[in-house]
Amino acid sequence: MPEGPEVETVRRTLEPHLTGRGIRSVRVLLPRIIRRPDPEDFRAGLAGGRVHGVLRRGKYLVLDLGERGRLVVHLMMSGQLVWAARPEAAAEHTRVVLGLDDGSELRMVDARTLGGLWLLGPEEAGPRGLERLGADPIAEGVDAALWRRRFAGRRAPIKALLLDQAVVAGVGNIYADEALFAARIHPATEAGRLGADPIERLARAVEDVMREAVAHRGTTLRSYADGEGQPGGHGPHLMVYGRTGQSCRLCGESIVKIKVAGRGTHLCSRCQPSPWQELPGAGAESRAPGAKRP
DNA sequence: GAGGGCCTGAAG
DNA sequence: CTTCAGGCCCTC
Repeated sequence: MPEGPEVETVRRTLEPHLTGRGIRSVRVLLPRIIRRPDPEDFRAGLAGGRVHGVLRRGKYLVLDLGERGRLVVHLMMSGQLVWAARPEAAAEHTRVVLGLDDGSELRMVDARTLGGLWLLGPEEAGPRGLERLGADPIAEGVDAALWRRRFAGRRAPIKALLLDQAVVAGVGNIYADEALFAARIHPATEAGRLGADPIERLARAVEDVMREAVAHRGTTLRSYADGEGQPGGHGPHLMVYGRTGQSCRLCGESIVKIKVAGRGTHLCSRCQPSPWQELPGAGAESRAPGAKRP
């Protein structure tokens, strides 16, 4: 579910409630969602700790526990982290509950159970994905010159690279499609064939799309809610994602959905023409992706 | 680089 | 019933 803008919204809504709070109790209702250490050590190591700050790295949330280390949470497709002033009747799909020293509680809720939690010591490395994150467009922006060097020679579709968290941190399926639309680039374009100009447009588009989504507190399609249980307001601003069959807001063409890099992919075929169809003197057949070079 | 697996729920 | 879903990881 949540991409960078949604996780950032969760971070912002949790920060005032959690900062400075002591963790009084830890209940683990689904042990296999605890990735490290084993659930009993997790519980014992977390209880009695204190939250010094709430950080985000890409799509990971990080509770800084001071000398006790940090609690890392990944929400994956369907996870939520929700704070409540008073313990509430166990919401469905609640997996972990932290009781805080002001009587409030923090619940990790996850219908599909794909999410994960790691309790790390102060010097302990986190999961691989966390240690290999690329630049964060929300926090730092994107370096187009770096992208140009990284994309050179790559035959992967540009969308696959946008979804690679080691290339850009926090971009997911929604904002990859939205950024490619804003940059007028077909998602299946081989990354190595993009010129300096389109790459610059794409870098700016990723920053703009992600920051605008944060300003609207994220996109709620199904289950996403922020740290106070509120849905995001960016949905009505989406240009292509989830708009299959509707007309392009810029040119009126019907939005189509295809599969790229194994993911459902939305685009406007007029605003984002296929690069191989535009090649002069080459039929679409002979230059289609996967076709052998003449 | 593509494809499948992980899980569950919702939609077609 | 089948297919699909805001993600990531592992295998061919």
